[in-house]
Amino acid sequence: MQVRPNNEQGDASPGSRARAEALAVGSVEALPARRLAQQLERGTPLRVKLGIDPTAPDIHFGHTVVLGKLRQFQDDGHQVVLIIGDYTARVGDPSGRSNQRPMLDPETIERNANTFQEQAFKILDRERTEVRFNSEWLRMEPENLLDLLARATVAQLLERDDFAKRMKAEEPISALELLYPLLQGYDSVAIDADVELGGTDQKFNLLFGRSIQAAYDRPQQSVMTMPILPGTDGVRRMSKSFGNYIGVTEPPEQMFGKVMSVPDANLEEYWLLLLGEPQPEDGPNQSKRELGRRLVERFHDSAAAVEAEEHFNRVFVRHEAPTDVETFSFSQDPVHLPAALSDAFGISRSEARRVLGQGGVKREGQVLPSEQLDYPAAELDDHVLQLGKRRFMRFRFAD
RNA sequence: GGCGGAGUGUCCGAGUGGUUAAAGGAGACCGGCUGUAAACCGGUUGGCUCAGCCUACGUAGGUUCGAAUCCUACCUCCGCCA
Repeated sequence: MQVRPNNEQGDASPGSRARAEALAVGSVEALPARRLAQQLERGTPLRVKLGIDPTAPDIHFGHTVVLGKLRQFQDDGHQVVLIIGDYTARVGDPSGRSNQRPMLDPETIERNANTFQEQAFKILDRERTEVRFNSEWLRMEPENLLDLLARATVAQLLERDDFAKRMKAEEPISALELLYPLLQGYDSVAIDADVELGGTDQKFNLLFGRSIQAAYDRPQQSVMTMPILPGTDGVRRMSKSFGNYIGVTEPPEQMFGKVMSVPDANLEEYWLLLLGEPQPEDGPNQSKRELGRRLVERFHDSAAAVEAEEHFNRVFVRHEAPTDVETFSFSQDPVHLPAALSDAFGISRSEARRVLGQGGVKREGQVLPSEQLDYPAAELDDHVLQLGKRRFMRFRFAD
């Protein structure tokens, strides 16, 4: 592991150092120190790696922090290698929990990988992106896999802080999880990575990749960690499984609305991580609105941004129905309201009754009484029913 | 292979024969206040043909007037020893 095929010592020119510094803006760490400047000294484009397991199809704002940094590398003339972890996803990455995730079938992975790529290109430059699937090299002969396993020690793997904690807490660590860094590290060997990016939570894996590269007598990559974006709850990291994410393909109104629901305390972070600018000094409401507009603009367009804000004002400030309410057709007469609400909004009938009992159902802005459960069709036909604050549906009688 | 421990509602977690649809918390939802922020206040939170009924405490059986609680088998997970 002491092999140093390329000289890690040596000085970089001031120019390279300046460029390395510029590339590191906004990152948490760039390791080892000065390594990136040295790599830049070569004068040839670097191969910058990002690995993603396509367990969910959607890219959310959390991903865009790292993707934005990749884009910066591209704009500087470097080559991005996007690795889709189709192999690792198929095996079923157990990361974190004791309950193993259901294995994903190949079709789902394929589909996720495709939509994921498409969405990634909303940020990345397609021309300077090489997309690779890691099954290409990880689906290897057992002898080769064993050879890979022989190149790392258990002690190295257990160094990981996270594992130590979980051992102590008597939480399970699957063997696969333990080996995961090896597989990820091998990705770096396979694609000759010069730089690997990831969130701060990836620090161990990224650095482990360096060890693996060295074990294969390859030049070692440098690593750069990016801050983790908190979710809309302001507490946990943004993640699909926590339901606190904003997806890059969400419709403008929804995107804007979710941005508005981010706690004030996280605004500064959102500005820096998503726009790369400090939050303006014009009050939380204003700067949050601007953040929302700019993000909608980025992922849709400026007209959509204006409309999204108008929608927000209409529905949540003035408490009016949105302009484009979906239509729900019903054919019963009289209508049993709990049943209709259940069908229209996808909730259970019991829940519909409860909400109704709490004054949470309105017809054209008027609260419907909880006692009345049945209505003549004519009294609902062509009326907008509202469930809670944000769910609307236009009822239409169709026989 | 041996020994020990555990599986409860969306999640965490109490409950060891009887007002238990199951304490408490988190989350979520509704209402109030408001900037769809936070904080705060009140309410709800299995389903249904809803003053009643049905289904629920890993799975399948059994004991009992009555079980999440006792018994048997099985499944899954964790730890210790080898």
